[in-house]
Amino acid sequence: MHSFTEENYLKAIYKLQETNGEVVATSALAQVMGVHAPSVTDMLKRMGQKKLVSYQKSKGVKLTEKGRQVAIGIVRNHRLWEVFLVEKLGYGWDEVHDIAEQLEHIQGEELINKLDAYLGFPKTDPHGDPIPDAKGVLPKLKSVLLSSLKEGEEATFTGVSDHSTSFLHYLDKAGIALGDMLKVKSIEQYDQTYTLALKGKREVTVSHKVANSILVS
Amino acid sequence: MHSFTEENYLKAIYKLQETNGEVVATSALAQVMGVHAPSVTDMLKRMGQKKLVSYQKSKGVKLTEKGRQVAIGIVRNHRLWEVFLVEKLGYGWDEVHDIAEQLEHIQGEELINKLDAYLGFPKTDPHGDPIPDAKGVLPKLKSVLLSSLKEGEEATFTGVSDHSTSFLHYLDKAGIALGDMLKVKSIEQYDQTYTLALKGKREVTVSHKVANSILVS
DNA sequence: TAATATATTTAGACTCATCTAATTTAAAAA
DNA sequence: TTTTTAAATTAGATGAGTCTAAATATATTA
Repeated sequence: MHSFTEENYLKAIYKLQETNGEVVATSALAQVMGVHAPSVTDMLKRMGQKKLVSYQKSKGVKLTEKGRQVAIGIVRNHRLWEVFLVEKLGYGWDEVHDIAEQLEHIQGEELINKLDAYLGFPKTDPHGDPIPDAKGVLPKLKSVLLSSLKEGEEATFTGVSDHSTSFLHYLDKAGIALGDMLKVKSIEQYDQTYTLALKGKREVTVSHKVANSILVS
Repeated sequence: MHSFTEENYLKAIYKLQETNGEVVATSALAQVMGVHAPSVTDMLKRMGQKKLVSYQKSKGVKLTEKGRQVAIGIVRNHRLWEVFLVEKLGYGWDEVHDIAEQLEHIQGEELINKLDAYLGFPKTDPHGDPIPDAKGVLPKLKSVLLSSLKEGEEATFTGVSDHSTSFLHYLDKAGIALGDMLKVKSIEQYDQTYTLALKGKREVTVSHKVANSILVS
């Protein structure tokens, strides 16, 4: 139906729209796609003709409704396959991204719905990101950054805002896992370092950078 | 590593070598790949330079050892994913080919080995075709055609030589499933029609064409 | 507002995998 | 062995997705 390249552009535009606002710049897209700007211009022209995006010369690009549907489908595929890799094949949450980048392009509505059922209709992927349902509806999770909590407050670790392997590794090493209850014991005024109490009374001290990459609710 | 197209050519050459002998003709390849002959000539030149095939102008092609390894890897992927689709997702054996054609190109040795382990290291796919192991060794199954059996002989249904959806459908409808014990009750001399006794004393009569597409051992 | 810096697009070229039309090579038949 | 037929290759073109270098818009700052 659509080429892998088109799908990857759609996904990238979708994500940039989520984080950086409605209109996406050529250069931003070039950066995340790992290509040079003129390639993006060319691609956007082609995708504009196919009504996947609405593109105005030198004004940036937005997804059309059609493009948005495709993008959400890719996100759904990606996240469900990640669940499969972790839950069924025993991969770590830090190892599944690249494989899911391939699997997300496998076509077939029935396939992904069967996979969804097989996995028990999970609501989130191994990083806590929400999985769109078969109709493309994305469950809104109302999580906040750990760094927004005050001393004494308590919450459940539900997701990460930094998906890098190195950060996920760090969390593994620090023994902080998705679903853990975290209580803010103290916040160091000088450098915004957070001391957390985890299950079993274990205490961990994390930097502000880390507190800024942890989502809780 | 290799493009999907290259992988599909390698698989096609591999299968043609299995059935039609060592050297594969441009036209045969064009036919199974669904492209025109000049496209094949071009592709074989490129693949020859990459040492995936040994190609001699107007003399046909053979796989190199390197090409053969890649081809067997694809076959391994294809068949393991078929097992997954049938055993885990509940697909029918007649529905999985096209999806597996996509999944077979997913890269990652670790992935396919983990999938293999998850499935319990199956020896055959849902059609009874042998699955190469992690080292690329294909278990030799010594099966024969049902049509080679004589009256009174008995054997287990272990595979099909016709993989078409329509044939698989026919077998489903006739209630003949992989693993069934089949006994040749009688063979009609006039038109080589086979009357078979299945488990539970059920009798089924099948044409010579069907007897020629069923493998037993 | 004018000058400068940055972002974007045009122009022209490359690779991969394909096509059609024309030509050449190999095989089969006379 | 010559002729005819079939198979394979060359030649030239196309579309997708990319590139570099040059030109043009847009934004920023003086």
